[in-house]
Amino acid sequence: MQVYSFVNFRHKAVARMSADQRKFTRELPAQRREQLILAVLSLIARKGVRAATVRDIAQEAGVTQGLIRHYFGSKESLVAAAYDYHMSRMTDAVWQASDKPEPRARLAAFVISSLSPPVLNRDWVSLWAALLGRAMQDPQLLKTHECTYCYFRDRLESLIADALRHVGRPHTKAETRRLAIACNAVIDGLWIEGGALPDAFAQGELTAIGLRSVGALVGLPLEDTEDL
Amino acid sequence: MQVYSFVNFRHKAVARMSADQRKFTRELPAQRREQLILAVLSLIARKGVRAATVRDIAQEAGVTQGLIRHYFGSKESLVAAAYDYHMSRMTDAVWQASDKPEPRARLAAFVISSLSPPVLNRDWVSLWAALLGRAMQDPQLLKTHECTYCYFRDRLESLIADALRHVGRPHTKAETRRLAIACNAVIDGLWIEGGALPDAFAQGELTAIGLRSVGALVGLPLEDTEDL
DNA sequence: CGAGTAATTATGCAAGTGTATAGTTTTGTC
DNA sequence: GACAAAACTATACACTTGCATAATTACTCG
Repeated sequence: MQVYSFVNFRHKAVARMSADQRKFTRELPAQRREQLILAVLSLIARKGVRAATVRDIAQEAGVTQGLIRHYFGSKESLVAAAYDYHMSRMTDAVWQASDKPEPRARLAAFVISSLSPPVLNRDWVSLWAALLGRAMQDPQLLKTHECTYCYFRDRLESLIADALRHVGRPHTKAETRRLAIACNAVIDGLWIEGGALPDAFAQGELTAIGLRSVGALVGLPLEDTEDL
Repeated sequence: MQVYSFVNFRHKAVARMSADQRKFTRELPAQRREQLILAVLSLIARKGVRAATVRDIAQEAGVTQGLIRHYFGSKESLVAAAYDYHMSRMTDAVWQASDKPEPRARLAAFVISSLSPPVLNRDWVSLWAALLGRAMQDPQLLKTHECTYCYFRDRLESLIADALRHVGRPHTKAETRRLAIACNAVIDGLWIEGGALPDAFAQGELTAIGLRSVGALVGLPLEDTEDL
């Protein structure tokens, strides 16, 4: 998409090369939507929800404020779309890292990627907190939060069940559920403080604590899975 | 203080009983400050930071908006004071529960009170999230967050060290620090989801998971400390 | 090339924002 | 019971907010 549009633009630009005084350029709807979403996310992360006004969002995206209404109907709707977008890219960033074959190594990779950049990042934690604060008063946003939480936890539960099965440890559904809730909680807690207070932890400290903690909770050591 | 003011009011009221058309009553500065703080906390918890305007805060507190400036100088300063107030009452609510003599029971009581009302409460989680979102852009608020976090973690570290010492388990300072970070994280994570998604967990499930998790992390069972 | 269509801009508006300032009322004290 | 000080109210102001509407502009297709 991006490539197509670029070629398109170049074509037109060359055609009018001598005196191109166009006041704006058209973009594909999907691109404009993403530009606006990225703009509002960047603003909220850096300056808070309060700074994300329609005018500043438009300026950040390089357009005028009318486009927000044109593409999203309202600012509220744009923020909701941005919340979805952010949560999706967070889950994607975590899960693309856990493609290892060995179950224990997959679980360890999940913990590490959750507690390393880009997932562990001041801006992303800032975004998460600001949008959760809003979600507590907005059913639509809370639904996004709930879906993300459940998605995370369910996949984590699968990872845990795989790891237990791989070492021949019997386990019930209720047990893996409890373990998934606990492991998700400890990872979340470490992630939040690591993002909010980056100077409070040494380099690699959070991933080490995360590995050790999840290992202790599940009952499987995870520190030795680097090369699996 | 409250009693004194009440008597005071009654006294005056009786003196002018026949035709008391006073347009307002004076309060002790400390009381008015607390009224305004409670008003802004209630508004933010129920309707979000956006709804906490000077006019609505004043109405919630039963005064006019000029008093916010009179007592706090600015709305921003009031919010900062309210953040301190909220964090203090949270820590107080947690720590007043851990007065048991036996170290393991103290640790267990800490976990339970952190994951039960009034600490585990939708409004308090909502408040926490909304104010953390603001704190990520406000150094003063972030300082409050940091102090609260460190206070919590340090006292938790003491609890853990006491429990380990009590059972004769040797431990280093670095070890108890890691354990405190991890235990604090799992409690925070459970607390957040328990407050944000109260219907996602069964009655007593979070405290059970919390006890089991902290026990597994520290290496000491905590489920059997009810009657210690 | 020329017209239609939709993307984009430009502009206006009514409501709400925090703060400043001046005026009013309460209350303790002599 | 008057007086001063401070608590409290009332009001105005400059500014920002989100949204709507109309006027442009760019691009597509014949």
